[in-house]
Amino acid sequence: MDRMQLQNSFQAYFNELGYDIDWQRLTVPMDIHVIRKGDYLFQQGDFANRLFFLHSGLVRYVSVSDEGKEFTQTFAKSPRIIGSTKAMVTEARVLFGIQALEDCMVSSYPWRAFYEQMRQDIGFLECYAKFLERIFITKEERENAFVKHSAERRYLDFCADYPELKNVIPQQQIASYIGITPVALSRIRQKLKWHRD
Amino acid sequence: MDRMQLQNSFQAYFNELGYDIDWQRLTVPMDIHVIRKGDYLFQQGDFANRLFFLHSGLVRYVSVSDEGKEFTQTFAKSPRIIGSTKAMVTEARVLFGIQALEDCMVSSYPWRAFYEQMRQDIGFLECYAKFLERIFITKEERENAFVKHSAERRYLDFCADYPELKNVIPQQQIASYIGITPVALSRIRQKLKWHRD
DNA sequence: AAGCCTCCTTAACCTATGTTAATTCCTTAT
DNA sequence: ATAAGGAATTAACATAGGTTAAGGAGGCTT
Repeated sequence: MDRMQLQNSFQAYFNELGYDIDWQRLTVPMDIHVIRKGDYLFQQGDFANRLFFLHSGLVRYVSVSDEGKEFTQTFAKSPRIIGSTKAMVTEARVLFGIQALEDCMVSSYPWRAFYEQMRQDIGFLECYAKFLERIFITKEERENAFVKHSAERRYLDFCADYPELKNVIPQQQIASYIGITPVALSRIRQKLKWHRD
Repeated sequence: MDRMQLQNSFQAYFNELGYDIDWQRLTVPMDIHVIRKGDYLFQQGDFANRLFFLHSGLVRYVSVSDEGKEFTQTFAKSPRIIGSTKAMVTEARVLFGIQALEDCMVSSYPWRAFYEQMRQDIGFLECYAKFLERIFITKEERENAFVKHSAERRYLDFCADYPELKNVIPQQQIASYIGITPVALSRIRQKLKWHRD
C-alpha cells in the first residue's frame, strides 16, 4: 500500500468536509500501522504527538478512570483523522487509548512537521479547522446529551446515530459510551422490549 | 469606543493564544453591543450567524431542556470570542442563549464575511484553529468530568477552576453548570463543610 | 421598620443507577 | 460433544441525586 492508495481515503474524508485538496503535496514522512482487532494504536498515558489517519477499519477511544472503570469516549470509523488533539496541541500525555474494533490500516505523521506544512498551505489549514469544528460540535452534542437526557434517551440516540454499530459491538462498550454500567443498559433494553410488544 | 480601543482586547486574547496579529487588517463591518447584567446577547432558538467578541464583562451560555430546566454550558469572561460555533458553521438555530452576568461590551461580525477574510490571511485562520483547539479541549475535559467524576468532585473542580466566580455567581448557576439541582449542590456543600470541621 | 423577593438550606420521600452475585447464553477450543 | 470463558440477563440491595415543600437569611423598596 503506497501513498497513492492512501490518498484516496484522505480525499474521501476531505471531500465530505467540502474540500478537494491534493494530498500528494503533503510530504512529511509517514508511517504505516496495521492494527489487529482488539489491539491498541496507543495506550492511555503515552505521549502521542503524532497525527493518525484511519484509512480502513473501526476504533474506539477508551479511557480508564482512577477507579479502574472503562469508558468509551468515541467510536470512529474510517476514513477519518484520529488521535488526541489535546495531546498533540499541549504535548501532554493522552487521556485515552485507541483500540481497534476491527483490523485497521492507519498512517501517521509527526504532528509538528505536519502542522508546519499546513501553515504553508491555507487549504490544509482550512481542512484542519473544519475537522476541529466538527469534533467540537460532536463533543458539544455529547455534553448536551449527558446533562439533558436520561440514559434511556442516550441509548436510543446511540441506536439512531450508529445503526450499523448497534448489533456489532459488545453492549458493555455501548454502555460505557452512554455513561452507564452494562447492568443498567440491560435493564433499559428489557424495558424497551416490553414496551415494543 | 472605536476600533482602535477594541483592538486591544483582541490583541490580549490572541497574544494569550500565542499570536500577535494586526487586527486593524480586519475590515469586515462591525457592530457594538452593550449588554446589561441579566440581559441576553441572543436567545436559544435564534439564528446567530455572527461571530461575537466579548471585550469586557462575564457571560454564561444557558440552554433550556424540553422539560424547561435550565443548564449552564459555559462561563466565559473577557477577552474572548463567544457565540455558537455550531450555529455559525451549520447555519442552524442556536441551542443556547448568552446571558450577561455583568454589564458587557461586545463587538460582532457577520460570520461569512469574517470567514472569507480569514481565508485571505493565514494568520487569522491559524488563530481560529487555535481557538477551536481550545474550546474542543475544554469540552473534552467536561465530557470526562461528567462520565468519570461524582457531582461532589465536579463541584470541587469548579471551585478550583473558577476561584474568582465561586463567590460571585448564584449557586443555582453553579449547580446547573455541574449538572445537578441547587438542592443537591446544597447537600454537597453541607457535607463538605462538615468534613472541614 | 415592614414587606417582599430571591436565594439558600433542610427534610421527607421517590427514582434511576450502581453493586454484587447467581444464572443463562454463546462462542470457541479441545 | 463437551468443557471453558466471556457476554448478557436478572434479582436484591445500596446510594446519589431528583422532587416537593417548608422555613430562614439577606437585600431592596416603600
